[in-house]
Amino acid sequence: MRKFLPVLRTCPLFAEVAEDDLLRMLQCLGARIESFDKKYTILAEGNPARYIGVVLSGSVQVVRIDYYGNRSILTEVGQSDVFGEAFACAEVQSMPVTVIANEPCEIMLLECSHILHTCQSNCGFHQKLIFNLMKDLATKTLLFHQKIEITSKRSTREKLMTYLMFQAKKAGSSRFEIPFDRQELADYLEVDRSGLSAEISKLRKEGVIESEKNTFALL
Amino acid sequence: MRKFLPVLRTCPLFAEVAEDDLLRMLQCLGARIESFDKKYTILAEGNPARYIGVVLSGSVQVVRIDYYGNRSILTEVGQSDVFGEAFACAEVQSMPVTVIANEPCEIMLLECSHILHTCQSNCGFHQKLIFNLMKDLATKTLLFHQKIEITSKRSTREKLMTYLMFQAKKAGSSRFEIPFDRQELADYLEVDRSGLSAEISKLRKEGVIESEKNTFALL
DNA sequence: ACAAGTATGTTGAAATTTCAACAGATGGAG
DNA sequence: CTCCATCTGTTGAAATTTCAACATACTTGT
Repeated sequence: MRKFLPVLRTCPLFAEVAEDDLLRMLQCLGARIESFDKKYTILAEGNPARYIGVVLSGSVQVVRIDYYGNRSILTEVGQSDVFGEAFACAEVQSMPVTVIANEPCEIMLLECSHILHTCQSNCGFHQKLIFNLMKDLATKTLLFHQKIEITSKRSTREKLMTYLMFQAKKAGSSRFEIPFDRQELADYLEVDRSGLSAEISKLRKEGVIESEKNTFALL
Repeated sequence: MRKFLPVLRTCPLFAEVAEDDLLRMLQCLGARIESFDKKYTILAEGNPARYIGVVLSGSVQVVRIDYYGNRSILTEVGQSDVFGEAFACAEVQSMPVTVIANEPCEIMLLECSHILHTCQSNCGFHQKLIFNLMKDLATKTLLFHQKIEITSKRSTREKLMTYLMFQAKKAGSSRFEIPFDRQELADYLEVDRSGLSAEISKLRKEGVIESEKNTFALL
């Protein structure tokens, strides 16, 4: 656990928690750390939503797969970020999504009930954690607004361009990398992969963007 | 203010706040109540995100209008529910959406900074409000997941059916009313209105649904 | 270096959506 | 009751997306 302190201190969930308190707190929260190989399912749709996951290393994807096997990618969650918190905090009976390791990763799982319901020893950190959770959920809501703004566009081209503009803004540069391969990008934008590839080629020919693999540039 | 106590007590934001404390608390939060006519803009895109709105009567819509004038409806917010909280809590500089009165309504506006940052008098209710906000944001996140599940479907028919199934589940009955007219439903599902009308007709002819105005039934 | 598996780009056909235009239905105001 | 504005449903044409199939490029493990 101790070796992850540098990551944990950058985790917004633990913002303003004194380092001394952190380890004790995690103990109290029933924290446990697990490693997952790429593509491994960390939290499965349908299971009870008890855990908040903290990405210590690597990254995970929150996805939903429908009857027909179509995958929809909701978010990509990277190091020191958190997943599953909305379902655990809302205390839903079953997870509506699946969380999958996007690469080999180390994950810390917290029992959310231990955060929500003050323990007997009445640890002082609950209030701070709840505040941090609130902040985190507000931020996540913004990300969903973003995703909806992107996918509400009616054409593949507009979805792609809107996505790329958000990424450029986030990177603070007109040249940037995206965290998705083509199929994943299609599953995030909710469009057909081959159509997406065609659109990227077209935009490139028109001189609107440059791209090579996962690196894009807006011109 | 006092006349709204019955509504305020059912508002999840004030759950477990003693009625005696409520009025004092609202005072401390700089609460003010305003009335709006139908279609009036309550919070405008681009403005600073300082306020949490509480719907005391009537209902409002959270919408985004893009360059081309295409409207996208994000959510409909009814009595005793809250809006704007995600932006205010995340302390974004400017609102990414617009909130519009869906019908004549009475709205209570709270200064979010007064909730987030404990006041000098160190009122005891901050912790409770923050907990309630956290719960609310978690629930709102679920609603966004739902909206994304709906709009991620590739055809108008599937979007509509997925939406109707959620509504049926919510109503606890296969017959239910929806809060949208045709154009609004199209703007929520992110599809073309005329195509939506055509699809509804088709589903009716096929005997999959019954519908008249805003009342639908799944068969 | 090779083979096998995966990812990407390309294409054309089929299905679907969007768009524009209009007609009938509905609802309010006077 | 009538008029006017709005809403809803219908249609056909144009644009777009999806789908399936395939060729090429890239990766990975051996």
